[in-house]
Order: sequence, then C-alpha cells, then structure tokens
Amino acid sequence: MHIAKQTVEPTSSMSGTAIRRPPSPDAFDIVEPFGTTITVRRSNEIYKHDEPAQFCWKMLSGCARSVQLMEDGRRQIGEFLWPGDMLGMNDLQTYYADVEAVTDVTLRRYPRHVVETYANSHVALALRLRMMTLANLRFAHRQILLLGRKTAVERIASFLLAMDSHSATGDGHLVVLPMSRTDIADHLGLSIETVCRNLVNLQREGTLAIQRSGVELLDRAALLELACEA
Amino acid sequence: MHIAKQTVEPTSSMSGTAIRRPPSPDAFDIVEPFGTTITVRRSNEIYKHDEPAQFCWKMLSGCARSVQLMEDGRRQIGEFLWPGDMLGMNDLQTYYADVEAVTDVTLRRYPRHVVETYANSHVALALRLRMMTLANLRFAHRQILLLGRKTAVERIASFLLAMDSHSATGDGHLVVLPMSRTDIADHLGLSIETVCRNLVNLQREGTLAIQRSGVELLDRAALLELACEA
DNA sequence: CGATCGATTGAGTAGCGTCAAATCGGGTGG
DNA sequence: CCACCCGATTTGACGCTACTCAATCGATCG
Repeated sequence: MHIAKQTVEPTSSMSGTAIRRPPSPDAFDIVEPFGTTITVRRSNEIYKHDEPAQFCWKMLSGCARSVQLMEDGRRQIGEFLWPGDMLGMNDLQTYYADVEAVTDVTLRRYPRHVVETYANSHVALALRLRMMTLANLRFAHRQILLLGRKTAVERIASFLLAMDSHSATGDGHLVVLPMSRTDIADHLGLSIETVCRNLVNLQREGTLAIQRSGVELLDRAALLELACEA
Repeated sequence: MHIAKQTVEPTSSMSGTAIRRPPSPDAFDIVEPFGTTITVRRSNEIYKHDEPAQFCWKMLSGCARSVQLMEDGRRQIGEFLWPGDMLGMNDLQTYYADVEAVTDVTLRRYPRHVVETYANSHVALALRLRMMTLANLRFAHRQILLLGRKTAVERIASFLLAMDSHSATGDGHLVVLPMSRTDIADHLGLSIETVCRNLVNLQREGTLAIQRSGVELLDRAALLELACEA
C-alpha cells in the first residue's frame, strides 16, 4: 500500500463532505478516536485486490475509483467514490477489488476489527453500516441496468447526470470530471473513442459544452430524456 | 401482489435450502415467530417496483428473478434468487425492482418493521443482515464486470458456472436451468438469439450438451477458461 | 522547444442485434 | 391415441453499433 503522506488531524475538516454525509451526530463518531487521517496522491492505490482486509476508510475529500482487472488487461470501474463514501467494507477476509485515488484524496482510516467490534455493541453504527451497504447495492443495480441494456449515448447521459449530483457547485451548470476518458470508458463498459465521439455529438447538438475541467450541461432535460430517467 | 396460496407451516422445512443457508442456530430464528410461509406460482410477482416496502422474504425453495424494466420495454434481470436468499431488504420506503417467481416458489415472509426492530436490539441479526448485503454487493460487482467487459461466450460460461454452484445435485454434470432463454439473455445483457447461438457453439465444441431441463457440463475446465476465472 | 500523455478524429471491421422463418416440445381436445 | 396448437427455441440473413487500429491534435512539463 503506497500512502504518500500521513497526518494526524484531531477532527476531520468538513470540506468536501457535502453530499452523502449525514448531519452530526453521526453514528460513526463512536469510532472516530481510532481513526487516522491520511492522504493518498493522485493515481496511487488505497488498497489492492487480495490484500488482507485490515482497514476500512471513509472518503473525506477527492475522488477514487474501484477497479476490477481481468488477466488480459480488460478493466472495469465498478464505482467512483466521493466524500462520505466508505471503502473496504467486506464480508471476506481480503478485498476483492483495487481502489485507487483519481485525484489527491484524504481519507479517515479505521481498523476493521474496531469497527466490527463497535458494530456489535452499538446498534446505531450497525444500522448505519447496513444502510450504507444497501444504498451501495442499489447503485450497483442501477449500474447493472446501465451496462446490460443502455446504449452508449444513454450511458453517457446517465453518467453525466450522476456526476452532476456529486458536483458541490449545484447551481452552476458546470460538472467537473476529475477522471480521465479512459476511466469513464471503463466505468461505462465502452471504449475511450466511443466516449469521446458521443460527448462531441452531444456538444454538436447543443446539449452540453466540453471544457477543460469537465462539461457544462446546457440542456439537462435532453440528458434526462436520453438517460431514460425522464 | 398476487399470492396464489398461503399456508402456515410452523417451521420451514429444510428442503431446498442447501446452498447459502448457514447451519442452525441462525440469527434469523429470532424473527421466525413473525414469519408466514407463502407460495407464489410460476410467473407471478412477489413484489413490485414502487410498492411500499412492508415485507421482506427469505427464499425457501424455487427460483425467482429480480427485474428492472425501462419504459420502452428493455428488461434487465439483476439477479436470480435461490433458497436462502433474502428479498425486499431496502434502505428506501419502496422497492426499487420487481421480483417474480421463475418456478413455483415458497418463501417465508416477515414484516419489515419487525425485522428492523429486532435488528436494533439483537446484534447477531444486524450482523447477519449486513453480511448478506455485503455478499450481494460482491455478486453485483461481479455482474458489473461481466456486463461491462466480457464477451457473449464469456458471459454464458460465467453464467453456467454460477448456475452450477447452485445446483443441489453437485456430483452430476447436469445443471438445471429453470429460467427461459429470454431470462438468461436479460440477465447477461444479450439478445435471446445470441444466447442460443453461443450455447449451440459450446455444444458443437463438446464443452456441454443441451438437454431439455438444462445443460450437461462436459468440459468444466474449458468453461472456467472461457469465463476468465481459471 | 521537443517530449509525452491524454483527447480527438478517421477508416474499416467485427460482434452482436434485429427481423423473419423454421423447428421443437408440451399440452389439449376430439 | 393422435392431430393440432401455441409458446419457446433455434436457425438464417442482414444491418448497425460500437470496437480496433492508426494518425493527429492539444496541453503540460522539463
């Protein structure tokens, strides 16, 4: 595990924890004293497939990707992880995917056995963990529908809308895309060229404007229509 | 909800609960007194998308499918459900998929609020529920890799091996496939014709033999190779 | 300024989908 | 018992979506 930097902040700063973080007090506070705040630099791994699952993490800031690799190099990004998301929770003794930092990332790291121990005595924590897992399962099933039955444009429209809901900016139309086209392709089950071409097509149609740091959504209604979520 | 028949067996018979059912005593036993054993006939629904999530169920026998429908009729089967599997657990107030009986199915039905209440006081049950959800999440991510990055043959090989692990027969090579080709196609993100053709190709190569009730696996090593799980 | 990595564009193709027809199997009623 | 019917499965012909390979463009960095 390559962890670029390790600092010990007494409390997690609230920056970048806007979306999925519930209001304090959080059932997770009970294990806060056992947490360590760490930083992982862009492109470095947070944990790897088959490693013993000793820790779990909570995203504080940045973006990470969960990666499954096939022997011949085919790659699938199961999910992107955002502030408030948990990583590394498992029913097995080892992790079953790689997780890597897309941007520089700060995380709060907890020993798994501590979390499990507290989950066995503090019902609120057990409930919180279960609800997080159920929400993740729901997202996974959305992704299964996307990968099984949606066309390339539909996948991209769905993806952009999902990214939009993570954009802290909210009001503005600009959706920041911190991940590469390759990452997007490997998340949507497409080739990088198909992602590019479809983005350009959407731009041509006036639905969005491609910018350096992301895309500007010009016609959200058209995207909703395309994403089959209208 | 169309439930064909409703009986009240005092205890669930153990028939058909071979695979994922842990040995007694089960943490679930605590809610058994609140359960009702029901039967749902082939092709009937167990619950529907957007219904209030009042109940959850445990599969006792048979096979069910979890279905997501798009407005234009495209269909995705997220998972097949087998004895021991839970249905209807959710972090929302309503279900987010349809579940239908593939074969005649018997289930044990529990009021959600009872399960939630006990989960808040009986740690073993809370843990058990979380572990089940984590396992489901792991299966979902396997399916995401399959749908995102595997070819048609690879998907079918993976599917047959997964079905094999549910076959109670074990020793014999015959894998029973209770679901239709359409169901298989909608689970693997393929067309029904592609499923047929690839099954026939595998038969031609001597990897399997198509039979009335399922397929006989003649060369499991070849399937493992194809499934990219060798 | 050259080098490098990511993004875009173009040309050609293959895998899988669609449409349509044929076949199979199981159930029904005479 | 057999002829018929209907739905599911299989087969065939063809087309299209998205992939592959390859070249170009752009931006960032030393």
